[in-house]
Amino acid sequence: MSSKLNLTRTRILETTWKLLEKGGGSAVRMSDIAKAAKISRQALYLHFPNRAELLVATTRHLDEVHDIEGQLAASRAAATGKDRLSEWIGVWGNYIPKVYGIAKALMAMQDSDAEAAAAWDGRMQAVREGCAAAVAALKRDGDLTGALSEEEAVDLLWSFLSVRVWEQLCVTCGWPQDRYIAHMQDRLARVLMG
Amino acid sequence: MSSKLNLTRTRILETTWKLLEKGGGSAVRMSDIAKAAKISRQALYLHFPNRAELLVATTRHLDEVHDIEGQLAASRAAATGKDRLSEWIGVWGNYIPKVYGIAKALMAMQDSDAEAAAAWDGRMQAVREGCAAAVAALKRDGDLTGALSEEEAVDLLWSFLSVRVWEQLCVTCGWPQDRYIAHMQDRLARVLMG
DNA sequence: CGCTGGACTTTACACCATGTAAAGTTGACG
DNA sequence: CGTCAACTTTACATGGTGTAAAGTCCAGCG
Repeated sequence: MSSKLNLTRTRILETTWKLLEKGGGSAVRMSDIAKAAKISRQALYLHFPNRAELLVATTRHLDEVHDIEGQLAASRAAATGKDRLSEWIGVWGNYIPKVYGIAKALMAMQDSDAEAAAAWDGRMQAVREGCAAAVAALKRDGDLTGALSEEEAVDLLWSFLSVRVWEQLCVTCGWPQDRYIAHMQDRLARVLMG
Repeated sequence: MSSKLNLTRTRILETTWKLLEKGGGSAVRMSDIAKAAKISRQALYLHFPNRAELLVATTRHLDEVHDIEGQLAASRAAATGKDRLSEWIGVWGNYIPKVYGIAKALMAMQDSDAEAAAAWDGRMQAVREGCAAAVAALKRDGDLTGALSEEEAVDLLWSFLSVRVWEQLCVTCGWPQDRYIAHMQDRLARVLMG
């Protein structure tokens, strides 16, 4: 039936991902993707109505491939709030480099394309929920600092764990990934506790 | 002589600033600026070779208007390293909302325009130097945490004080400016000390 | 065998913002 | 009166996105 269709579709998604991963981000055009996927540029529009939806579909495809849900479930099993925070930083922090290419392209479209903005916003809300869960666990243990309300703590954690901060530390400053994770786990605990 | 020329030039710069401040950022086109400045679109190109240079010139104009150098000099007078960090966060943190419009437009061009990227990078290096000075003062007092090298501390402070983090907290999360400053002063001290 | 429908190609074009080019207008100043 | 600078007007090239439509190729089916 549509097996051939789905084959082409997944080939497009994989190609888009690979291209965005090395290609930097917004420099990747529809024609580049088409060429790399070995179809005509117009055929792309048979599968995806526009660039924004192609990028969004690629992120969803990545989520499936990396089983992000499963990893999140594991982090929820941590005993203490502090452990849970650490686990969460590990899971999300290590996922960032994998989505960075698409994230960059999607973020670059945010000002011009409302649809792309909404899509990226939705994904970031999911990350925020992860932050909220970690903060709630900290609070339950009585470990949340008195200097911040629970919501402020979530805002702060969410902002410090953003793709942009990762980008600045790991791309601009050249930090290796494991240093990023280790320092974030260590320093963000200090931001939220005591 | 060129007084009329400079009059038009500053009118363009002021207009660009105002437009970017309310207009969000990259949605502001050359024709919008021309119309608001009451000259033809082509006349813009008589004063600035391209969009990137117009934006960069606008940031420089803002620096002059706000006497950023003078404010920085004041922050250097702080006695302790901790005070200096606090002053620095105050000066830069309160400057961010004023440059946010231009910053956003300039950051949006980073992927496509190498010149814009270099210009923005240069300005961010200046901010980094402010961070480095604060960290050095902390270290001199023996207050810098042992968990971070001096360079890592600068990287971290610089990243956490980035425009993007401000944007997420004050625009996306809706924090008032004074809350941003207060929490940053308080929490970043904890990140870098002890 | 011939028809139909789906996947894809090819060609062509509208749109939109940036930037280039060049001829024409206006006003001040010597 | 002439000329120079600032500015306008008109026109056009470029590059990427997205639309439109005609044509090719092939599998499955009556």
